[in-house]
Amino acid sequence: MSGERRVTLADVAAAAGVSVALVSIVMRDAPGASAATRERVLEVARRLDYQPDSRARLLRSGQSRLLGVVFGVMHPFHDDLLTGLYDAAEKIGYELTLSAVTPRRDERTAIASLLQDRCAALVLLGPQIPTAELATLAGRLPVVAMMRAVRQRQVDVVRTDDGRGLHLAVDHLVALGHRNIAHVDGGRWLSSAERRQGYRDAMRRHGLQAYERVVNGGFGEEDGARAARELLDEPPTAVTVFNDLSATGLLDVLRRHGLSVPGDISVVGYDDSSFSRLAHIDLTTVAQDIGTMATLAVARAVERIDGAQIAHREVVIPPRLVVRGTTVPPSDTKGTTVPPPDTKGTTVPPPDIKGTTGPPSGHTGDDPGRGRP
Amino acid sequence: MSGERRVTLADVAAAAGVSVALVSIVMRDAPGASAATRERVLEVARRLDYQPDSRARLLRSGQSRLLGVVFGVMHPFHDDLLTGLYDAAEKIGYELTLSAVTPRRDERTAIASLLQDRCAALVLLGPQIPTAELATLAGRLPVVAMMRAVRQRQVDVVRTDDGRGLHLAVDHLVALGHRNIAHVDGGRWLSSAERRQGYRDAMRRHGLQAYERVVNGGFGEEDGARAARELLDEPPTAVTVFNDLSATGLLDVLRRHGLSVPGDISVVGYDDSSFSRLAHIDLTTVAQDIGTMATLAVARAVERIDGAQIAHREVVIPPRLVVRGTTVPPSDTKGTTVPPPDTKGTTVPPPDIKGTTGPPSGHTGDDPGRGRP
DNA sequence: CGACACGACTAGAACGTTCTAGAGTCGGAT
DNA sequence: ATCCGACTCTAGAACGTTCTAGTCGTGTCG
Repeated sequence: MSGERRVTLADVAAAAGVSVALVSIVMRDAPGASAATRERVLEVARRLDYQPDSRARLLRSGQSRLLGVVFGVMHPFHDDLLTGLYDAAEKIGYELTLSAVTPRRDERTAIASLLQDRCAALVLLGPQIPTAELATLAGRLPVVAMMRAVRQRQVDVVRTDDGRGLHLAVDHLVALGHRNIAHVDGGRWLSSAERRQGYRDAMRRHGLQAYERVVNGGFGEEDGARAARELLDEPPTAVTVFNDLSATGLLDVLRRHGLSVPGDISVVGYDDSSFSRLAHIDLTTVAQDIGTMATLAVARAVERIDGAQIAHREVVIPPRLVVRGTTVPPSDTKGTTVPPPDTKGTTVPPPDIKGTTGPPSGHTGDDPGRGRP
Repeated sequence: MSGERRVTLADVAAAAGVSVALVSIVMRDAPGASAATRERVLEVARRLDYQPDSRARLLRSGQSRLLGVVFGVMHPFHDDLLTGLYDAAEKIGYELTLSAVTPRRDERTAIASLLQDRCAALVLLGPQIPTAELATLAGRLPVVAMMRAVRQRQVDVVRTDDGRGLHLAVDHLVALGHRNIAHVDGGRWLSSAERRQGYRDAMRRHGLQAYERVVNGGFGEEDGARAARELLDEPPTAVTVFNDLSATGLLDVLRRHGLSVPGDISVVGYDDSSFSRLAHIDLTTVAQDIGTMATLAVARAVERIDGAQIAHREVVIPPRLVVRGTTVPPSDTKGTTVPPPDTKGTTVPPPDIKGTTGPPSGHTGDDPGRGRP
């Protein structure tokens, strides 16, 4: 049935009565063939259903226009990220090869497989491997890490300004009239520290040090549930949570204990996970600008492949707030302050992209003037 | 920095003072080298940090132990499926190349890219392209379609017995004491017809024809919401829904209209989507046996690559019911019938796998667990 | 009329592997 | 002594492409 040998350039050449090289020229759309023969060769190729062999092609031409992408199957928004990466790669004529990290296939394996595919650069989505390993890897080929801050001048980084994300969340709540705002953190998870600090900074900027309250949390739903139980003795009027998953756990416990969300407590999540959009959950949350991140990551990888000398290795993208149904003014001040937007899904557009240049002494300062109307 | 040429077999050979062929032998772990030189070559290779070039390897050796997988970034459980596929492929020494379908990258593109990679077979997750196209594709190389019934003797199919899935759902509800059970269908979505028919059959089997009621639905949350509104005039005591996403929409509308779920209405979804596990949603649902499906798909692809003549092209896997919090006995019969299991996440184990034609190829169904949400 | 440039095409060498066929070497059986 | 088989290793040809360095006409300009 399907046992026939592949049709190659040679077959097409023979059928069209020309040389292999000429067919190659036509297939690549390279200069050096007349319009007439070009047409004829294409016709024959179509008839024989010729399919180029990318492996032979890459083997010969050395430079593979190929980006390796490592993604995790459980990551909240790897879907959208992949979509963006495909878009960006296609736009500049690059291909993508994917390698997944699964519960039983670790990052090292995923990376090794890509290395064997000889891709020109690696894009890692939220890599968990130690910095040192990233560094040696980056010594061999360009490496772009996404959604992870890594203090290592060898690797490029494209990530969200998580500190600022919590500024947005707190600003929003304060604008609604909240003052007693707690934060449920992410435990030892990657960007937990930065988000926690963002919360602290924002609270102080609003002169709300007195209300600062950080509760231990984590990545999962149970972590949020646990944090909620801890908050119940002395509930604040609003909470910012490390991520959406944890936030749903929190939501659930609060409601089961008779507290109304958002009536009694407003909740802000983080990530804009797909489920947070469900009418049933309808969570106000902080979204990462995935499209921009993808575009920048690909651009950066390609620059690096082309041997560009780039000064700033880290690009930090501002997040944006997605206001949904879990945030309203606190009940005791209801009506005395700016009402919440009544259109669901309103987003605060991100300001300009900024890159951190020079010494890796943390990220550039925030511009506190930018609040909500 | 990273501009140095790749280290090849020739480099290793030169450094070790042996021939290229011998190094190849050692790297492939093929017979024909003494233990001493083997050790020495490996040592040198390690020192030079040699990485085999899979492209050259595949180019030469013709048969690529490579399976192409097309998956959609929005599919409810492609994560778990990929996990399973990786497991299964690794177990028999095959590699996987992934190609994603995104909102702006259609299936044809994804498939074309895999064809260029010269994979030995294709595994398509829920393919949407017309049957005819699948057939021509299958003429060129082995094709396994998952989660889609396709009447075409050329392509292999591994899918869930969706009809039976609805039998399970209805049986469960009936066992709880429900009789007035409606179904919200999936509109023109792929397996909608089969699930609808499963519902009908099950109802008749229980002598409940009088209660049969199918409401138009669809794939999305809004579809479920719309269906819920339609049900409100004369609410049944239980509903089976085409999928989980639609079910959440339905849940939401029901509750907003003062109906309690599961108090007033029990709801069963389909897919065991990750969000259905959230405490907040806690949806009773029908789960596909993803681990088994993945294992079987890979096995089938490999058999086909090895040129086996296989009688039955279609393998249909029984689903299992995951009982969670949205199903309890109807309020008027509460206590008069078997109480629901109070342990959450209880699963009804699947019976044996059945093939539609011919004898089933004796297979060990191991369930490699599930990814965490 | 010769030189020269230019366009259309081709031969053959890469690329980094694997595979086939064979060349040494050594010990033991005839 | 000779032959044989087993073992270790090597030379060189594939694989399907791209790329370099041409060749061959043909027209154009001096």
